[in-house]
Amino acid sequence: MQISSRFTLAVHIFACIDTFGSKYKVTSDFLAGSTNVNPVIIRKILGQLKGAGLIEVARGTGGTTVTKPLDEITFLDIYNAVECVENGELFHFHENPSTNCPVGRNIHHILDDKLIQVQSALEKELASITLADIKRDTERYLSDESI
Amino acid sequence: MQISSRFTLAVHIFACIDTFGSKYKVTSDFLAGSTNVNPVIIRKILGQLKGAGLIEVARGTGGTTVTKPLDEITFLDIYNAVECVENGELFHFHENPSTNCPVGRNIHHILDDKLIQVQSALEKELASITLADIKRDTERYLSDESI
DNA sequence: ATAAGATGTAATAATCAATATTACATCAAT
DNA sequence: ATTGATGTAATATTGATTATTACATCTTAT
Repeated sequence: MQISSRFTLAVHIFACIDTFGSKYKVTSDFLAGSTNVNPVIIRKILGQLKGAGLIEVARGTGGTTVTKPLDEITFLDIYNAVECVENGELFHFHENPSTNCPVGRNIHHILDDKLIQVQSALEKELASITLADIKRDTERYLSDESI
Repeated sequence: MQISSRFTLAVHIFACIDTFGSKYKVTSDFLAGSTNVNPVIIRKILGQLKGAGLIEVARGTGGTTVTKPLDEITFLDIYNAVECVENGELFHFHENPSTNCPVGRNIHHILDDKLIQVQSALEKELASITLADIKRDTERYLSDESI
């Protein structure tokens, strides 16, 4: 199974806030239009990003702002905020290996450290990319458009 | 979403072949017992591993054998064989970003290379672990048991 | 004060992949 | 031919994702 599109949606949302936040009020309806995703889904993601302290959402008046310098928000922060994997575990382990089989009752001992090793490599790479990278490339591609 | 348990199941299957293959015939029913997973699911995974050239399955008589030296079969080979992610893409991208929005029509330009970078880190780590590691640790944990 | 426009969230449905299960055709060795 | 196994189709169940409707609540402007 793939990692939920909540992740790419969240990055898209940040790119919109970067690009339009100074000119327009960035509402869930606006973001729903840009992403082509239902506004309630957008609001759920905004709620998760708010819960992680990455953005603020104005009640009543509406609109979204980022709470930190962009180079201090990593892909890993976003990935964790929107709960891309259950229980923080990238790999789904079969639930009940047999305790009657020597391999079955040891498979977690054998495998768990290696799964964590792989997961850590993923997380390390996610942590190396920040929203400053997104802002830089967004500005580049948008300015290329107007040539 | 998590990566399908087909991956941990496949590694469990190899650990069983390593451990029991010289003494018993390793059938899908035997593997179903050790993993506590339905034999038809096991047969589907065996079919995928066979399709990738990693094992041979004896028709009629039954039983499974590995086709290569264990240090030449990596976790990445297994991961690819059992199709853990759709289309080979780790991240699910929202399907139809708006072409009317400058961010929407550029979000793939902005994001795709970064998603590939993260996916490559995962795959590199998967490629660094082989079934020889599994065999070594399986033997260690099983011999620890009998002390 | 209240109307307007926005968020927060519950409830429900639709879709899709994963996994379980039954059934049976087919194969290979005895 | 019988036995025990694989290969696979068909169907059901479960669970997460995503869409959608509805509405309570909040803030600002009038």
